[in-house]
Amino acid sequence: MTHAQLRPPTMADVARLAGVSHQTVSRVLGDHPNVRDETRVRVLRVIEETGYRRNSSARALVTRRTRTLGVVASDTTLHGPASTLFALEEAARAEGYLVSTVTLRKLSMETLSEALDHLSEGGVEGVVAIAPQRSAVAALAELRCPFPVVVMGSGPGVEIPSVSVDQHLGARLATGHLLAAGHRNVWHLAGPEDWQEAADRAAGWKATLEAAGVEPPMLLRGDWSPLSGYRAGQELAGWVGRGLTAVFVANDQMALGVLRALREAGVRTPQDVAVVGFDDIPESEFFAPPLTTVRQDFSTVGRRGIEILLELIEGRPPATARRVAIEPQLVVRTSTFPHAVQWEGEPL
Amino acid sequence: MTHAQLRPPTMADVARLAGVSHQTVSRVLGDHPNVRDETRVRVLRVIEETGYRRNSSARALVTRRTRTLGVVASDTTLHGPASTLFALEEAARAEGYLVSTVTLRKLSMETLSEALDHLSEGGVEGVVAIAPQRSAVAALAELRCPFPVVVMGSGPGVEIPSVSVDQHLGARLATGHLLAAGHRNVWHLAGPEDWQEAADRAAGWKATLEAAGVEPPMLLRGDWSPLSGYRAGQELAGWVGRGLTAVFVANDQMALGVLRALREAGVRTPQDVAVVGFDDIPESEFFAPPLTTVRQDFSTVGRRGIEILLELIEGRPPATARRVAIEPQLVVRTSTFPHAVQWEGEPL
DNA sequence: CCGTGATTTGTTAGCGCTCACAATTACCTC
DNA sequence: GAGGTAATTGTGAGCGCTAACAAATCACGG
Repeated sequence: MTHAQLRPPTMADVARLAGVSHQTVSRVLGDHPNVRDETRVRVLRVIEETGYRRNSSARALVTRRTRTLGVVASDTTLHGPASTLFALEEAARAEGYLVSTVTLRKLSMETLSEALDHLSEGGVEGVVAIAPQRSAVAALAELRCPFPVVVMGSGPGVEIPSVSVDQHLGARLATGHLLAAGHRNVWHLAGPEDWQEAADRAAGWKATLEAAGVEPPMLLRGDWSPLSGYRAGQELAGWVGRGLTAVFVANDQMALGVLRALREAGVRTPQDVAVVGFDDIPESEFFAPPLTTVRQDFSTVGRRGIEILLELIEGRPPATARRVAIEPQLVVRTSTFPHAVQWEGEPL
Repeated sequence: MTHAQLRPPTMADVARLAGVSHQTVSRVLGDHPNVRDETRVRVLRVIEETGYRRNSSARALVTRRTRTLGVVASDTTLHGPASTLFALEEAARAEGYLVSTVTLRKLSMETLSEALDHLSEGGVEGVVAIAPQRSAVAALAELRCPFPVVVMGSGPGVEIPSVSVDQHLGARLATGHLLAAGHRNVWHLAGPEDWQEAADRAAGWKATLEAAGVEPPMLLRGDWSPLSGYRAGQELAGWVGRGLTAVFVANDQMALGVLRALREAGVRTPQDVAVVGFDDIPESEFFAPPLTTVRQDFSTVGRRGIEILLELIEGRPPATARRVAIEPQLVVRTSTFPHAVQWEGEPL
């Protein structure tokens, strides 16, 4: 815990103590091959003794590489963003990059611009934006940055490189699962209009129903929170007995609210109404009843995002497409399938 | 999206274009008072036109200030760490600092040391460690860093500055609440042994019972996960009718598992067994039944942490103690108090 | 219109490091 | 041991910026 207040040793100090030139020290540190073993050992010993550490600013100045990436995110306490962030950092660190994060309470042109400025001041070489709102992506596209930017979770239509889970597919899996289980129709509680993921999930739901020749019923909207799910659930409860037997909820938190509302209204899940969520948060398996949901592989999303960003930064040729969609996976539990005790995998 | 591949403009470029010396540009950027308005405007226009940005490395090199803080954390997908991280970053940004994060899968002497190295390479001026495990704090105390370190969530006994929520108090609130509701005894499902928070909560629980002249029953242990709560819940269900009427669970996720296990065993909550959790995650309010729990103010924890770290970095005199405990708050819901909303059954 | 002090601007010298190149040394072969 | 090559080490410059100081400019009373 001691941290010397006096100026830390420089490379020149180490060089003097080891009886070599500063360049030799630099070579040792840089794993340069042409250094005599004896010299290397001597230098390393002095480094060890003095606790010397290269000055990152000086290094960055001359190499023009800070080896730092930026991440802009919001709602980092939610499972999706938090998981993505984690994967992002881990992948970046594996490549020797440091990750600096800016977490916004709300994404707007202004806050985004400030965030990018802040990161830019910090010398990041590139930025990953966890920007699920369409408006945020649009803003991002307008902003001019001196570094490459990759978006996580954007939809089509923007020319920024992006990585996301195939929400449309996820919604088809969920809706298809309910239809296959014999439900004549499936209702949908969607996320906020501005969210690309919400739009994609709603579109996937609609497409599946239409492909099955079913007229999609009224679409409800929430804001991802359990409370909004609870409110929507109360409304849904009113439709039980009038054709409502299955609901696809756009995320697990809202599904939790729906479950509570249905329970309070005396509606049994899954006997009266089957419910599917989206995300597979760690809690879902223990909901009442355990929730059938769609699992997203955030870790792959994060890794691919860093991969693309580094290609952009280092000017490497793209190994794969600059617009990647990861496949989600249906997890069947009791909320749609009473006989599923705790079992994951195969759709019915 | 454009990011020039050619070398970005330097201060000298701007100076030339504005017909002044680079130092004048520096003064404009540094808000130095002694610059003629006319000159300032001219310089600013050129900056605007060229899109010039100061080189952070060069600045850091000469000022010896990177204005970057590091955070080491693990389990960032959990509510507590995620919230703390968020608060930390927000507070740091308000002070003009950038935050670089390293997220560890597991905290050990080795991984911690690597993390600090990585941050050090990145030039951080100080580090906040979200290290709830005692072993991690111990390791941290051993590691020598060239910068100050503040720990979030450590307990007593270590000489590193720390900020945490008063877990002991939280546990007393929870346990006391159950006793006050008429329960003769309270069982406890604790967190992992190595976690300071788990130890503090268990100690608070024990102290409250002993103060009430009650012999604390067997203590169960989980790993914070809903699954471990579920398993413990199955065991607890076996004690119903043999004196078990109330359980204090060390976090909400495990409480969720307990609730499910009790439900599956035909035990009603709260009529047969009352349950209290800890954390107040956003989902708790919608559990079946809504969970009484203890809310922690992570945002304050984060702000105070940054405050202390900056005092240490900037050599300011401490405005407050270097060992801060924030007060938690009891949130009463249906899982202990049937009349809270619409839960029928006789009162305890 | 000069002197005085305040304001505004320019000049110089590093910060600590890596790169390019020069200089030195070691190692062969004949 | 000379000559050549390869391995090892040293030297100088400069990355882009700020701090300290020097120089120039201005305002204005006498």
